[in-house]
Amino acid sequence: MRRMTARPANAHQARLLRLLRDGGPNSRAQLGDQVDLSRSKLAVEVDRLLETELVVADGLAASRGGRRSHNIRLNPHLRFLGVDIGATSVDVAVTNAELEILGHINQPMDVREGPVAVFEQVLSMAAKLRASGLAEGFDGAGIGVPGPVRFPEGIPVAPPIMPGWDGFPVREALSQDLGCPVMVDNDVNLMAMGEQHAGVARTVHDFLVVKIGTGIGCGIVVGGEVYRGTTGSAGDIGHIQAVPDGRPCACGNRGCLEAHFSGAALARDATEAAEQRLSPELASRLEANGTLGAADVAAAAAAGDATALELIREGGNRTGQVIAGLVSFFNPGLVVIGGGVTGLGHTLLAAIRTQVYRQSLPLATGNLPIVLGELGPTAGVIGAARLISDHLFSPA
Amino acid sequence: MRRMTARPANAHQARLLRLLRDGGPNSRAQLGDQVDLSRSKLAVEVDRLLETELVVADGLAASRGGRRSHNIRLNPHLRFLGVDIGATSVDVAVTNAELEILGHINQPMDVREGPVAVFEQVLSMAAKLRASGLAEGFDGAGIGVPGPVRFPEGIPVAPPIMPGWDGFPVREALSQDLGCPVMVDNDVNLMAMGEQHAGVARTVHDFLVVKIGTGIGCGIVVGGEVYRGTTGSAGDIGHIQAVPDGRPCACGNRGCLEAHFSGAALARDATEAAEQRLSPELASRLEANGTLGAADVAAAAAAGDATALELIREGGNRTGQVIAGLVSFFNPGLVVIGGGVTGLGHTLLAAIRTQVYRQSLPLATGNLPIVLGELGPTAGVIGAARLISDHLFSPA
DNA sequence: CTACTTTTTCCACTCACAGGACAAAGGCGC
DNA sequence: GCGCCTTTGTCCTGTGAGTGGAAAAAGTAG
Repeated sequence: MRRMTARPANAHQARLLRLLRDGGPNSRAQLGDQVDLSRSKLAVEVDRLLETELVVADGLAASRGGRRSHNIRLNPHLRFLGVDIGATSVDVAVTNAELEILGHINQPMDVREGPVAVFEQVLSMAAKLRASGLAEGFDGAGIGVPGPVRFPEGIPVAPPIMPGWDGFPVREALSQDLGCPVMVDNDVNLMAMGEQHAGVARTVHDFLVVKIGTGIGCGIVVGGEVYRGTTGSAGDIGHIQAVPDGRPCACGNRGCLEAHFSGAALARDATEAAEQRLSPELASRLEANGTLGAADVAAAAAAGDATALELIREGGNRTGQVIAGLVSFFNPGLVVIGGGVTGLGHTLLAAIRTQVYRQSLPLATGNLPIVLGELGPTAGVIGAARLISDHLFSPA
Repeated sequence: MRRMTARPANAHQARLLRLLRDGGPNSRAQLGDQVDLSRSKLAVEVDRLLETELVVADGLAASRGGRRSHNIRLNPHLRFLGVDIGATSVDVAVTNAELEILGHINQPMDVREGPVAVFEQVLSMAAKLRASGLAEGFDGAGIGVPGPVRFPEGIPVAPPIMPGWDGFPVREALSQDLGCPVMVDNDVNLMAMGEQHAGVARTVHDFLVVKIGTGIGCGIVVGGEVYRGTTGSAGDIGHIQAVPDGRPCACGNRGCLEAHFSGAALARDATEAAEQRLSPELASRLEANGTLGAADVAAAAAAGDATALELIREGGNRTGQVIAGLVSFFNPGLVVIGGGVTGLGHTLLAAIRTQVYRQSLPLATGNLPIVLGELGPTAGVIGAARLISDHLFSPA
């Protein structure tokens, strides 16, 4: 179970590895078309990569009319682990070097139990995936946590919803436990990287990803790179004031967006509406399950329940108002909406769009798509795999 | 009056030119300490730069104990023109290659008269500076305009306060008239570059510059580079909603920040207060001048006028609220306040700070200075010179 | 089988660059 | 003033990256 520890020796090799990751198997000639290197130089670098076993030869490429060429591909035995820790559940997935998901487990969990308990669970999930024959070991792992991270060290800093994680050396600890390189980032940033790699944001360089889950966060991509801010807390839009003198928020202020719309706020509002008998649909669901969540509201709305629709619409308006401000400020080329509440679907999206298109200036909104994420719950783990592969596929 | 048309031939030369621009004259040895090149290579590149006359030898350097060395400096005959077009006035300045201002003229002007009239005035101002012996000609010019710009082409796009400029080929036209390379950018971006080059933001990589003049705009610097957004309208924060259902704004919406606080809004509020006899101080000033501006409010506030102070405080609160949102989102390392209202000074700053520190989370505000710009009205022209020098001091 | 492509390998040549040797020019202690 | 040390500037050669042409290898189309 020895793993590949080799790293690209120079920028050319790193470039080639990324091309193979993003474009799949390629012949030497096809690679040559993309990298602006002489054939000889390219051949040398490919040979060196073959020596390190980071890439392997893999059959014949499709003929383009002349001599048939051999394909080069990333070593099919390479395995990355993607971990996406949410507030109430955790996703663990195994990918190959092309970041295709080979296996994916989701389990409920509570971050507030602290890093030790959570990582115990994560490690057992990883072991389960390994046991099922998907991987003999991992060449790298990306971890997403629901809070700000000091990125270079991979350490959460002052995370509001996960006390007990503050200062815990996630990167180092997991690197020990897994025996492979580890990178840690905010879950929203990973979602952005996921949508950038395999989702709706493949061709855009500057975009925002708004994740509405238990809380609300925003991933910022500038020039194709995730922007994390000075202290790693960029994108923390949940506590932007959406309603002057609005509801009290856990952060101590009033009217925070997150207090008015988020998975948690929505669940509370729905329960309240059900208890007050404003919505028969929600009331019956509350009775059936004992608790209500975003999914229940989505179902009620789909059934035409007026109260549920109104909740979604109002939340969408609030969110849209905040996003409108961000659009004016940031002038992105795309806004992606994702997270647990994606199930609310078009009603939510329509409300957000209405606000943004109404409030921001035409120059910024003129050609601005606002869309739902394409990858759903896999965005995070794909982003995590992408994170560690970016790290490993860069010059040592 | 032949000008230097040479450009650095490679990245090393560009690097050296920028070092000399930012650090002033240096000996070969001192340059060597900063660039990580072998002495031989460095000597070759310096010699080539000397050949092109972009740099010149300039006397002996201070002794560091051994053989005394000759200083190298940027050609002292190089001249850049910095032009900062505001809504109601225009600044034109001449700098040397080290971006030191050699001469500076400010004149009132109205952008709404259109590009042809404005540039006529700008050209005559430039001619005046040249006639005074400060320059024989210009090696490059940077132009700032108060609206969004399609940066690569140097063309204003859909600028709200300067109709008639939409699509006018500023860069090309001025390049013809001046006979030198020209770059065009938003005035706020130039202010940010100015403060970055010679002001408070010298050591920060990610920061915001909020310019409160006739309107309100924001310069965004990410990783030391100005961020302009997908369509060049990034930083357009004047039309973010600050007051739900607030005052009507020229843009068609209600409650825009700019409608509630800006040079124009402040002048209107002050005039109103004076006419309603709420403030004797402002009333007497109105009577004396026939009109009121930010400077009058500043003076009244300095004299202890309660109404003026209240206007400033309320404007600062509104601005601070919007900035608080931007700080949560962007997590900058510094916020600079500048523009015409800087004269309102500490009262304004205190109001803004209060709001930001109250509303944004500690992780983002913990070590976040919010300060006034250091350069005042010269920030724009220095930024303009910096813009064109960055362009010229990059590999051809 | 022939003519033409495309792919791959081989090889000679260029060029950027590093770094050592050495010369030039100064400071400093004696 | 004199030797010794330090710093600066110049020269020169070796090395390794990279280019591009030629030719070989392995196909396809007619």
